[in-house]
Parts: sequence; C-alpha cells; structure tokens
Amino acid sequence: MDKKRSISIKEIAKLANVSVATVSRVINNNGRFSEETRKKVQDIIDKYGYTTNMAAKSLRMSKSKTVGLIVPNIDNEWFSHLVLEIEKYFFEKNYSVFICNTSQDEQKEIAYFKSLDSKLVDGIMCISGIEEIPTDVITRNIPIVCIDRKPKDHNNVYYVESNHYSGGYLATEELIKKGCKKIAIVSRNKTLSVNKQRLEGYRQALKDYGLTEYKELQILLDPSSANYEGSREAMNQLIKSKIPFDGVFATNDWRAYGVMVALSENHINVPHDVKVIGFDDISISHSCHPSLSTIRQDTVGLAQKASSLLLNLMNDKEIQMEERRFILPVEVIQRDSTQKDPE
Amino acid sequence: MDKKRSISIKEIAKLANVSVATVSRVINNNGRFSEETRKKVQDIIDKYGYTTNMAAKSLRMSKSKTVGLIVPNIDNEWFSHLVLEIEKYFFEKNYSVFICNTSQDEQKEIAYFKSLDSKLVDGIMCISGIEEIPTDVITRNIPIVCIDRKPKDHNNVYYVESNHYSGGYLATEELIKKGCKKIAIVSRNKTLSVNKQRLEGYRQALKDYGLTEYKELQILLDPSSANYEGSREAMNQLIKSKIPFDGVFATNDWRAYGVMVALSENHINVPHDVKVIGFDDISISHSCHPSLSTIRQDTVGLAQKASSLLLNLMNDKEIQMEERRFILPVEVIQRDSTQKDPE
DNA sequence: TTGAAAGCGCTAACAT
DNA sequence: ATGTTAGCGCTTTCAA
Repeated sequence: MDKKRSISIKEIAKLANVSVATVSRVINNNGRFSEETRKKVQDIIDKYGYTTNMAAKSLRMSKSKTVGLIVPNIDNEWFSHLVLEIEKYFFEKNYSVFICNTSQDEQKEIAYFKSLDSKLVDGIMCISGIEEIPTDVITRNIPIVCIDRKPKDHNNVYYVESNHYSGGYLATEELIKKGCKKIAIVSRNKTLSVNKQRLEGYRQALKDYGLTEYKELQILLDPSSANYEGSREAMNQLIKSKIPFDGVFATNDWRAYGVMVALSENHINVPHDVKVIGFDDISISHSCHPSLSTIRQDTVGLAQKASSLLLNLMNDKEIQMEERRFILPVEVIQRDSTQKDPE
Repeated sequence: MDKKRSISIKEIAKLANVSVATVSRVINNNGRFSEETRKKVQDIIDKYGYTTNMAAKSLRMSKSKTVGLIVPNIDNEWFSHLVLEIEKYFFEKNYSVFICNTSQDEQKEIAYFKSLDSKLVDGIMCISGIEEIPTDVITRNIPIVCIDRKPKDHNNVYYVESNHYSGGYLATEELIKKGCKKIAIVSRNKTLSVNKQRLEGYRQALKDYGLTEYKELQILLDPSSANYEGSREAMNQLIKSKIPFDGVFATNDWRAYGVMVALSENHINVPHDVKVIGFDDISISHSCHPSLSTIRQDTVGLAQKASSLLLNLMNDKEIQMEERRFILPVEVIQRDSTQKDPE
C-alpha cells in the first residue's frame, strides 16, 4: 500500500493560496467565500483526497458526531435487531455508534460510560438493564435515552419502551380466549422492570377473566437459567409434579421454545393439550413447529423513536415534557401454538 | 444532573502548583516525578474526577485507542458471537470498537472505511464479505485483519479463517459414513470464498469415497433467498421433483433447519430416510428436533487470534511472514440428524 | 470575501 | 525532578 499521507487544511490552504479559515469555510459550506475560491479549494480536496481529522474537529467543537450504545447482549436476536435499526438510523445522519456490550456486568457498564465520556460522545442510548444509570461518571451535559429501561429520574434521561404490561395482558388473554383455564407463566426472576410488567399484565388478565391465580404455576427462573435450557428443564419439572395446566405464557420466545420442546418430550401435544405463547417475535417463533404465537414488539418503531429523540436532544431541540417518555403498543401474533381445537 | 464540568490538565496543574508536563507524566506514569508530587496530583484528580479528553490525546498522538469492526450483519448469530468475542478482547485491552454493520452494501462499507479513517482508528477488522477491501480510501498506514475473508493482496492486510474446505469435506464425510449415497448440498450461490470452499470440500469427499456427483443435487440459492425460508422452499421443490437423495449438507444451520422442516412437512423422517448436517453450530442446531449435526467453527479461537494479531500490528510488533495468514481447524458435532439406523 | 490569530487539551522535546 | 513551549488540525472571532 502506498503511504498516501492524509493532507491537512493547512496544506490545502497553501496549495490554493488562501487562508485556512477560507478552506474551513468551504469544507463546511459556511458561506463567505466566492464561487471561484470554492472551486479552487474543492479541486485540491478532490485531487488529494482530503478527509477531516475528526479528533481535531471534536477537540475544537466539543462534539464528536458519535453516540454510545449500551446493550446487555448483542448476542440475542431481539437486541441485535434493535441495535441494527439504531445503527442504521445514525449512519444515515452521519453519526458513528460505539456499541458497548455489557454482558449485564455493572462494572463493565460503568467503565463504558467513562470511556464514552472521555471519547466525547454526543449522546448515549441504553438498551434494557438496571434502573441505575451511572450518570455520575459523566462529566459533560449529554443526553441519555433508554429503551426498555426505566431509569431513575434525571434531568437528561429520557425513555422509550414497549407496553410490556399490555403485552403480558394480551398474551394471557389470547390463551384465555382459546380456552385455557390454568395458565402457567415462565419468566425471569429479577427486578428488571420489563419482566415485572409482563407478569403484572398476566395477573391482571387472570383477574379480569375470573381465573384463579395459581402461585405454583408462576415459574420465575434465575437469571442464569432463564434461557432455552433452563425453561425446558423447569417445564419438565412442572410436568413431573403433576400440577395440571393447559396454557403457558413464556416471557420470551426462547423460553417459550424450551417449554414447547419439554412438552413434546413428554408427548403433550401443542396446541391440543397445552397452548403456548411467547414474547418478542424473533425468528425461532415463526420457524419452529408448531409455530409459536407471540407478542410482537415494534422494534423499528422503538429504534426510530429513541434515535430521533436522542438526535433532537443532541442538537438542542426543544423537547416537550410529554415527549420525555414514550410507550409503544405491542400486538399479538397468532400462530399454531395457540390454535383452538375445532369444536 | 449537576453540570460537573470536566477538568483539564491545565487546571489540575494550577491547583497542584506544578506544570502541565508534570501532570501529564503522573497521569501516564511516565516517571520523572517525585512520590510527593504524584500524590498531590493524584488527589486532585480523584477529587475532581478528571477524565482524559481522548480527542485531544488522539489528535496529539495520532492514535485513538479505537478499532473499527466491519461486519455484514450483526443480526446473525454466528457474526454476533464473533463480534462479542472481539469486543470483549479489546475491552480488556482498553480499546473501544466501532462496530460497522454493512448489510452487505458495498457503498456503506466504503463510507464506513472513510469514517473510520477520519476518526483515526488504529486498526480495522473485517468479518466476511467480498475480497476487495477499499484500502484506497484509507489515508493512513493502519493494519487490517480479516476474518473469513480472503482479501486481495495488500501490504497491511492479514487474515484469519476457519478451514471451510475441510468443513465441507468433514460434513460430507459424516453423511457418507452414516450410509448416505446420494448427497445434496444446499448452499449460497455467490463468489463468497467461504461457500465456494465448502462446496469444494463436499465435491472432494464425494470423489474420495467414489460417490457420483449429481449436478441436480447441488442447490445453489440466490443470496436473497439463501436463508431459512429459501432453503425450505428449495427443498420442497427438490422433493416434488422426485429426484432421489438420502443426505443433505446445508452450508449453514438456518438453511439446514429449513431443510429439516421441509422434510418433516413431507413426512420424510430425519435421520431415518434422509440425514442432514449443517454448519456453524448456532443455537438452533442443538435446540431443534431432531437435533442437528453440524460443523463447529472455533469462534473464540478465530476472534482471539484475529484480535491479538491486530493488536500486535497496531503496536508495531514484528509479525513473522508465516503469521500473515491463519487457518483454524473445524470439527464435526454429531447429533441426531445424522444418526445411523440400528442394524 | 478573505486573513490573522487564538485556543480546544494534550504530549514530548528540550531546558534547567 | 520539574518547567517551558511548540504544535497536532480544526473552528471562529475579529479585523480588514
């Protein structure tokens, strides 16, 4: 590779016989230059392939055209979808995104916040995770937007989320409408508000339809085993215990899939004997057999709403008070796993 | 949030009654200061919560402690695993990673290279994608490491990959050993070297075992339909066509899963009537039913090898010529989909 | 319409 | 062991 050194504004200025100020104006199209000089400068830029040194620009302007994105696990289809949409949005607006994978590690999250701060990001987006955002390590006054994460109150923190309560309600209602009377829930046992809200929706639906709430049908898995394997095992346990049930609401699709596999292993037919519904509508839900009914979150909507909010905040747009918080609706996706038996 | 303005070295110097040079030395632990001044300076740093302004540092040093990561689709478990490992590696070394999702769009890739260049990244990692790397838009002399992407020759470009040829061979051999005679392949029709190599391995295995190569059993899907849906449809086509076959090698797990679903829809039993093997060992392969045999790539090995190589290059370590290219072995994971019938 | 010059925060060469 | 100073590449104020 030929060592084509990058050219600076100063050098362009010399080559074009103008001052650096003029070159800067041309580059940023800030007016106050003649068409003639514009052309002269532009020719040299094209010829030498000038690219802005963003470090210098950032230093000077205290803006970096960069945002930080905190995500628990990119290695999770639901999160990676979201990340993809956010990244796409900001790419179009000429921003770069630092994707920071915390693996749910609080120390790592704090370290990332420090790093983002020191790299002068113009704003931060947080997906999911705990309430506490380590705002105290941020030394600058930058906006923070959360998705599916209800932050403790701070001036500069905003949030956008799906209506998880409604999702829990709708999921349960779907099972009820298809004839289930004894509905189990398989969720993750943590104070993560998202799961709590889904559980609340489930309970309210039971109440509204006059069904009994069986505590022994509320399976709250440890964070470490709240995955496919864990819920498959838990479901096997439940089946062994002989406690009767005819419907399962799993609070994400992988857990739901674990449930379905466990049922299948025990020769319990879905949807005939037991109906199942999941949450998130990731690819496993429509590709498994029988296909899995689920609650679809508006991924694109969430990503766009959150991104545009952050962008506006970074550009000091006035944000109405009622825009500090957004809750997007979710919808039931009916598939085979909640199909009603023919009468 | 209180507007805690970030403090600069200059201010620290004033507060500690020392020069900026001394403060800088303390911060970077560059020696030539007394324990006494170290303490004095450190106290102020702790008290005011100083954080380095990385834009300034980058500008001064022409190094940013940042790497760019080009990836086709983060929204793909195999890639996201890889990204996760790479990110983890660099986080530990105090580097930040710009994850750039190209969606296989060449223009986007070029735009990203420009942006990374202008943000002074110290190195670039490319996952998969086409041979051509737009090195010409890079104005600085930074190293580039590729994973699963055989780049056109350049001085500063290195690569690490799995042995895809061997993978194709082993997959086919596994089917042959379990008794298959007429083996179909479902792959992606593109000049992507990865798929080409897997196909070559398949052909060589057939040859070595004296099996006929049926052109009509080589299903090369369009890039746009080389996914779960596409291969499910293609397999349905093949079944309808009545061309006999007793084994299928699908060049990734989602395609393999599509094949299995199509077979199941046509009441063809796996592994009794037809055996199936995939590639990548993503979660669907061990959680589907019957579980899917597959070829496992050494994700962690790939990520670490590539990352440490890039790190060494960024720090101007001498790299031996034979280290410019790495090929990691793959292994067969035997599961139910290639189980032999009891005699 | 253009230029001169200051300064963003930092490092490092050189001086002491 | 410590200080002085130049300069990385850029924007912007002020002056012309």
